Amino acid sequence: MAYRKTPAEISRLEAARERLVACATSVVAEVGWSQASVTAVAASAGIAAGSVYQHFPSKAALAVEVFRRAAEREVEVLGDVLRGPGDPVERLTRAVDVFARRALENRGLAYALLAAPAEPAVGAERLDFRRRYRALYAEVVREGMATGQLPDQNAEITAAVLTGAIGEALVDPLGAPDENATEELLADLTAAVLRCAGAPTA
Amino acid sequence: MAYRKTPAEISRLEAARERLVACATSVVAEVGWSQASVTAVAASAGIAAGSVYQHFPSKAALAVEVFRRAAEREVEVLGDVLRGPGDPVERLTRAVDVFARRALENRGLAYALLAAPAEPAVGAERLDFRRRYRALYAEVVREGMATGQLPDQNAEITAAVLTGAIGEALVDPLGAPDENATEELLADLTAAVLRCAGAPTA
DNA sequence: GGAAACTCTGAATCATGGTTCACTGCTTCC
DNA sequence: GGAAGCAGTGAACCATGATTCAGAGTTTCC
Repeated sequence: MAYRKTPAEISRLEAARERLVACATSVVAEVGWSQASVTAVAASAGIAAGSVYQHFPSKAALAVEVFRRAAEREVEVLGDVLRGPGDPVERLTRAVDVFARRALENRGLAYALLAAPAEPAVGAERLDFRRRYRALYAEVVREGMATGQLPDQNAEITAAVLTGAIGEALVDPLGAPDENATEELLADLTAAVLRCAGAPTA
Repeated sequence: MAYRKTPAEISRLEAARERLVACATSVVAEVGWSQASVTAVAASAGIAAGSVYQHFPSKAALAVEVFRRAAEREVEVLGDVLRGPGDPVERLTRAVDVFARRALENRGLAYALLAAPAEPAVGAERLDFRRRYRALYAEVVREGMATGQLPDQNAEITAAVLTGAIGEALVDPLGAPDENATEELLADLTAAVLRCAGAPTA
């Protein structure tokens, strides 16, 4: 035993890995999955292409990691809001607002997570990600039915509908940045979502 | 002038092209865009790979043609229903039913049109396709508002929401074929869509 | 029948971009 | 200090799959 990684060395390597993930995320947000080559990502992180393979076994593994990190954040934020204080309808309202604002503030990343063409491995992650969204929405819809605030309905279907609805309504704005229309978009989208869940119109 | 295409020859070539498009559509429906190589498509049509290039300048052009043909059919069917007889809410109800049934009857193709990973050229077509859906839905929503059947709302947003909602609600069922749940799915999806547009619950 | 012009073929070619690897230089530990 | 082992490099390698093209087979028209 003539070599053992010292703690400093370990954390240096971890930092390099983190930096790589962060840079890859930026590249993906800027140019999309299809343009995010290993070479481009490595260049953005200031390392050689070959060095990527010391942190990840393949490009696909890196892509999946990038997707998971970003998606996880969104699921957590949404979960916090949907399970936070307030009655179910209030929480749903706030969730749409928070989700849409986050997406519009980081359009490139939002587009990459929601809709951008991606390799199959990332596509599979995306399906899982959307399933988790649906589960969160379904939960709050069920609560709403339990409290009598929402009418009887198939919570799973409503959840899928909400997930698709919010995504689709955002994809176009994500591509065509029209800053000043944001508030109106949010108001109208929230209204549509509430109608969809059967919440009494405010 | 020693050679001029005879009518029979012309129609033979057209037929070959049609056959190629049809076979390519089948292949895409079965294995998705990413697996539909020129070789595979040509084999399915019973011709050599090189012959594809007598009908299309590139693989992308063929893919776009396949997408357009299939998408066009769906837009037409939807347009017929949404602009057909009945009041706006009746038409919207029927449209969801028809669209979803068609998708569930040809799951592979529906998935390819709605969600399957595809090359950029096809992705661009998909955006256009969805825009046309939104326009159709927006029209019927506006009519509903005009007749007083639907409450005041942003028709464009509702249309986007409906497009995304229906797509998302179908993607999962398209992957996991559970035949006997179809009718329940349709009923619940229709209910959610009508709530979303603000139609009085039946 | 036969020259001209076209279609069809499929193996060779090419482009792209992920992956490997021999080498350089740094870190560890006796 | 120096041997052993690891991280970093980037040019070479390789796999995939679209595209080309020279030749073979058809069709047209005189």
